[in-house]
Amino acid sequence: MSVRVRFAPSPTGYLHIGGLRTALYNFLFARHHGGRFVLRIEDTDRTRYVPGSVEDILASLRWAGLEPDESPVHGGQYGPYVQSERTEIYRHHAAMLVERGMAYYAFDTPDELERMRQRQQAAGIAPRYDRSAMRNQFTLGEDETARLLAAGQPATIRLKVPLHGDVKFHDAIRGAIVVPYKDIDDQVLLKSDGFPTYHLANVVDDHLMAITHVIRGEEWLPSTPKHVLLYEAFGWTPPQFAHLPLLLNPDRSKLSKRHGDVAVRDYIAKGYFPEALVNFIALLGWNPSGDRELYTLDELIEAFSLEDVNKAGAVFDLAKLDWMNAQYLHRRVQTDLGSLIQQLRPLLSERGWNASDDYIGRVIVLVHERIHRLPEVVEFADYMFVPPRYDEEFFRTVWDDQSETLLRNLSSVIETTDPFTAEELHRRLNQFAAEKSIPFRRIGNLLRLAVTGKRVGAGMMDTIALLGKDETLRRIASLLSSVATLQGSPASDSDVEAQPS
RNA sequence: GGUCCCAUCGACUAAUGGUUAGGUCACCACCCUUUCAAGGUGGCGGUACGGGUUCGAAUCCCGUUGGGACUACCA
Repeated sequence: MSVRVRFAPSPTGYLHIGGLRTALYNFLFARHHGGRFVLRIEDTDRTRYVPGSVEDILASLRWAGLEPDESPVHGGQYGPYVQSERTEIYRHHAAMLVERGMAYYAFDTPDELERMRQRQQAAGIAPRYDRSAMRNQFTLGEDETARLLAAGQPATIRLKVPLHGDVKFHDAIRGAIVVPYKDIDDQVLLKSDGFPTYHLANVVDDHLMAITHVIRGEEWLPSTPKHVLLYEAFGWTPPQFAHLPLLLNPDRSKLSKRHGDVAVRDYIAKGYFPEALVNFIALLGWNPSGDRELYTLDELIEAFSLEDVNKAGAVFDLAKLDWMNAQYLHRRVQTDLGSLIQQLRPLLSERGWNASDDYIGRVIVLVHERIHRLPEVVEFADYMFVPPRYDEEFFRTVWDDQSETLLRNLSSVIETTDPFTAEELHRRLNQFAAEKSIPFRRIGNLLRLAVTGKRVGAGMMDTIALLGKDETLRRIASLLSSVATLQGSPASDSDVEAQPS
């Protein structure tokens, strides 16, 4: 039987980073085995539906390179792939279970159920549906049940869990799992609004869509016994289960918004590369060797195996993601500078900065080893596009009595440098430093102040060469005419604009 | 509270009974150097604890402790 797996998110908001990893493992497993990767939308809770979610899920998967083979938009022979369009199927199957005596009608109101739980809590017992004391098919009898149904009384259908015995199943990651029936609740399968719960819809769809492997988050492990029971009640063979370890916050709780961005959309917006994010999350909970970090999607497919998936949760460490993204940035600069230029230009335009593709490309090359994400260019190298703002603290540490004279001399050296290349600049300035017995460090810092305004930046000679002779001389002159202002506001935190020359 | 799952450096992980417990990120130091990075070299740092089984345990078993998930007519 050929492999068929599914990713089945609820459209309750943006695709979550944990959801992306679940989708990724499903995708890798499918591709590794030459199987099919199905996207199914589980929208059975109408109250939690968020418009736009499906579009975001699809767009995020596509961005990551995880295109489904079957989905609401890709179609397929097992559709529809949206659960709200399948309600008749679930109603039919729930009724089938009632007929077989594997499920039953219940008429309890939310208030009655709440009181039941309070009683149980007070008595110190686990809150569970009390089949023998509530209003249902068993306590009311067949005639009364039929009468209430005919009268249109709101009713749910609950799973009739056996009183004695155990459910056993095998998890590809966790091995054999055994749970006594007595610990399993009589789960609602069909809600009084006629919609199924997750448990019913999920099992019915996985069977009808010929899913062979259910690869999902560990949060589903506790309800898997119910699902197995459902397969048995229908007389179906359950799929293989594989429950993935959770993605964790730094405090080891389930990954959530409280500690930072969790939507894939946020990472796209911050300029992370899809191959970096995919590479990173692939290695959160799975590892083929332990001595290698960088994998292409094809290499991940080739190496992927459920046997190598870990059991313990994995903390999402942003610092390592940044490192990995930087690795991919270095690579892209070498192999595909054009795409980086295209990606960066809109961010520059937003600020009203315009430059040629060639110039943008050179700036990226100049600073790429100092940043992790491409959009950081905008903050890091703003001075490559607009006049510098002087960092006053840097000014105070660099500036002294002789700086003005020195700067004027440097201006002459730069003016007469030809060709205007980083190498020639370095040669001339070095020579100048030697002649005047000035540490090269002082020259570098002074020029850095004039040209960039700040302490940190790319190589000074390369920066000046790219900026050009005219602009460099202009900036030196600007600093010279700003000195009075800078010295006049010693306690101020704000940066000082370069003076127009 | 109940049920289930989990447990190797701060983080991600390798080692499927025999290694001085390996790699990556982070951190520290040094080299390189005009700043900051990148790169290179080195370092710090771990098998939660206690019992077994075995010639030999990170690895198998039991217990303890700790963490997590679940416990809805949400998924």
